[in-house]
Amino acid sequence: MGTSNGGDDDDTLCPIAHSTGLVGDRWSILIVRELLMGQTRFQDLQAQTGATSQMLAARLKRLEADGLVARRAYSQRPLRHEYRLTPKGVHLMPVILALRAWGESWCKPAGGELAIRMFHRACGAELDLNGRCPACKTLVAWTDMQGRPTAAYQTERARRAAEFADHRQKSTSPQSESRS
Amino acid sequence: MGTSNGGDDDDTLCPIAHSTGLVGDRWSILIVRELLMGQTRFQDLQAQTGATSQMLAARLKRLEADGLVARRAYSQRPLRHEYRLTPKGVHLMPVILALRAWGESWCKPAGGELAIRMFHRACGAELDLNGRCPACKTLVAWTDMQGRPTAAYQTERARRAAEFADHRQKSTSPQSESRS
DNA sequence: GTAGTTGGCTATGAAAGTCATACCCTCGTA
DNA sequence: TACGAGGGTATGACTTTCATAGCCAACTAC
Repeated sequence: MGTSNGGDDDDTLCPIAHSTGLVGDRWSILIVRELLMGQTRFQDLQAQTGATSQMLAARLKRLEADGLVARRAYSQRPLRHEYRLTPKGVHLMPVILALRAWGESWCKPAGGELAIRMFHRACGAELDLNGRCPACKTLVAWTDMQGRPTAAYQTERARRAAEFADHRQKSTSPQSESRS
Repeated sequence: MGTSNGGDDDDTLCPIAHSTGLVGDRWSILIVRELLMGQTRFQDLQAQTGATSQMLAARLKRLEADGLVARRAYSQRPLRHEYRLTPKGVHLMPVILALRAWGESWCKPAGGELAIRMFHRACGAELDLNGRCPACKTLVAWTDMQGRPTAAYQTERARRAAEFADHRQKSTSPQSESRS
């Protein structure tokens, strides 16, 4: 109970060792990203992260055990669950924003397009990657920001969802639409 | 060759997928933490992160290939190297700071002591976990902060270094100083 | 001048994690 | 009655990581 991973990070004062014990892997981070973007369903998480269903199930289980994610039934009769971040999970936003800024600044193919544009809730101006508002001349706290995906990124996500649906369909009906 | 990991993250606009492709694992993050704290030597990195020598060697190799770390000989005749962050690596500071803030806020055993205290370079006041200066009433950029480890954390690190040295000694000289 | 020591790794098998693929169960509905 | 959607689990191959051991090239102490 409580933390459920192997790392015995309780014998250190270092907060980073503690953090990475809970979200120190690629899949957890991508899942948190999706949840922060508002996805709540297993399928959508799977489609957008690219994780296998096992990985996703295992990580969600761990994130739930660690108190970052809450699972709730959104339908009783066909029993279906949705996944949402708890406050503890939501407060990972600054980590995600920092990874975003770094990724946009140092990992993109050069002059590439942003995936998400961030705006200052107070004045509506678009923020730079450091979270600075050019209008107000201040650093903006993450709670005062609002993000909006660019058209290109929305397209990419829609494509991913469609491909995933396709893929699923193919595996359930082995023999069919391979017609020229 | 630039990026050397398996993840084919080049087909997405998402900067977080790119970032986690390079630093999306526990060991890389802990290594970057140590390098940011000023450690440069293999042994020290190993002692403070707790990684095995293979893991450390492999990760340093990958971090170097990805341009986050530069390896330089600090001695020619006994050929010895030191590891330092490149600008690309140094700019992961905000990620580390965000993980720190989250870890201190949500993962510590309750009312625990900080590992590092952060100060505003401009006025010397101690910052809160969100990077806000109580004196200046502003958010402070990471470039304007200075960290200082607390006594307890320094002690912990010294202990870890000593234990690691011990451990090494024992494995090279199997029979000796087991004296009370 | 040789026996240990120090720093920085490699080698080896066992253990754990991850993957692709397949399958399952419960409903709703056509 | 039979899809098909949603949310998973089961299986066996493949890959990564681990603990432990060893290696090599300077030095340094005797």
